[in-house]
Amino acid sequence: MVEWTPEKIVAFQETLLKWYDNNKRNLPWRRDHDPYHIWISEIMLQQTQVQTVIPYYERFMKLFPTVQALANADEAILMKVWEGLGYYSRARNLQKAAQQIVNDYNGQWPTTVKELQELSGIGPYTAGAIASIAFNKPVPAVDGNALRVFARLLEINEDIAKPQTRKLFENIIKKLMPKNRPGDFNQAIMDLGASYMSAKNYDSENSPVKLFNQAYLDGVEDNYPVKTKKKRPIPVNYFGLLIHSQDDYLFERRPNSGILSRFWMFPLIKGDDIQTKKDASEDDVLRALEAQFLSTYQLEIHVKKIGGRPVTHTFTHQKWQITLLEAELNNSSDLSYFPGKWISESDFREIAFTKVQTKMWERYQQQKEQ
DNA sequence: CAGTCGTGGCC
DNA sequence: TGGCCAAGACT
Repeated sequence: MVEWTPEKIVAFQETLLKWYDNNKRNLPWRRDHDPYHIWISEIMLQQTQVQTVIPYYERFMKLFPTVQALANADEAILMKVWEGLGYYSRARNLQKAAQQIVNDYNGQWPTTVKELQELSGIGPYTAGAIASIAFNKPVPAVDGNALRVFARLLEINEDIAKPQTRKLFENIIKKLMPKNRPGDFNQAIMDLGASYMSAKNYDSENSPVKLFNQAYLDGVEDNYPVKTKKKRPIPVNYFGLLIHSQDDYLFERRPNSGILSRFWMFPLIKGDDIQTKKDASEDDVLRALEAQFLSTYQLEIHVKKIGGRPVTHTFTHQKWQITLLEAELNNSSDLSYFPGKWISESDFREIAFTKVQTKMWERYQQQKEQ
């Protein structure tokens, strides 16, 4: 990597901030420096693009305009507002942190990185972002943009996918930051990373800091940042059960931890959990599913297959393939062993659906029409 | 540390 | 289609 002289550091700061002053994006959370506004936007923006976040942010602020409103929010309503944004533990941690601020800090925001990071869902990056943008503290906010931008500017060869690398970048960025405008500096780096220095289709030729971009000057930009590849999603097979009685459908409450935790969804049974002999017929599989449901939940169901190809949905680490099945439940069934309840079709829009749940419902509707 | 945790967009 | 990416944090 390259080292910069004090003069070059000052020149970089002036060039970057001048560009930012004239070209910064007009975003809803940039109307003021209210820590509540900065915080909500930073959490929503984790692993999520700006254009996706904007409408969610506006709706969120109308419903929960203050940290007190968020602390007192109903979880189901909170999840409905967050519906479709993904990484739902972000929303639950958001409320926990709001309660921490109200209860532990009497509604007054802590201002240090150390204190901020003790709040649920606030890690090194978000603590740095809030401290610098809302409280003008001279601390770095090292996100994916900062890692990519400085890896290129300085030809840093460390793997940005490794957690340890963040500390190295923090120390480097501390020396490059202006003490008087840390929040603007951090945000300028993000705007740069979202435009001229994006991951793909970057345009260094026209970048305001192209003369500071060593990788560009050396013609080796394609080599930066150094980043190891992610593993590909593992296939997982499920049977999805649409158990209904007129307009009521049986929903299962997912466990309190793990993927899509606490959501109401059509019952899913892992394909691996259904044991059948090698040359089992389709009917054998359906009977095995019924036996499984009876032994697990004491529920007597009758299952029939729905035509059409399975519903597929890919997460970061899993690729689900769901075979949809329609089922009826014995009228006199006792649900006390089943972690779920009946939900009327007319109430579906009241509760938060995950994407894969929506896919299952839409596919079922399509099949019924045929 | 390495794995986990969603969704939408792009090529 | 599949792989990668997008203002990370938690276990």
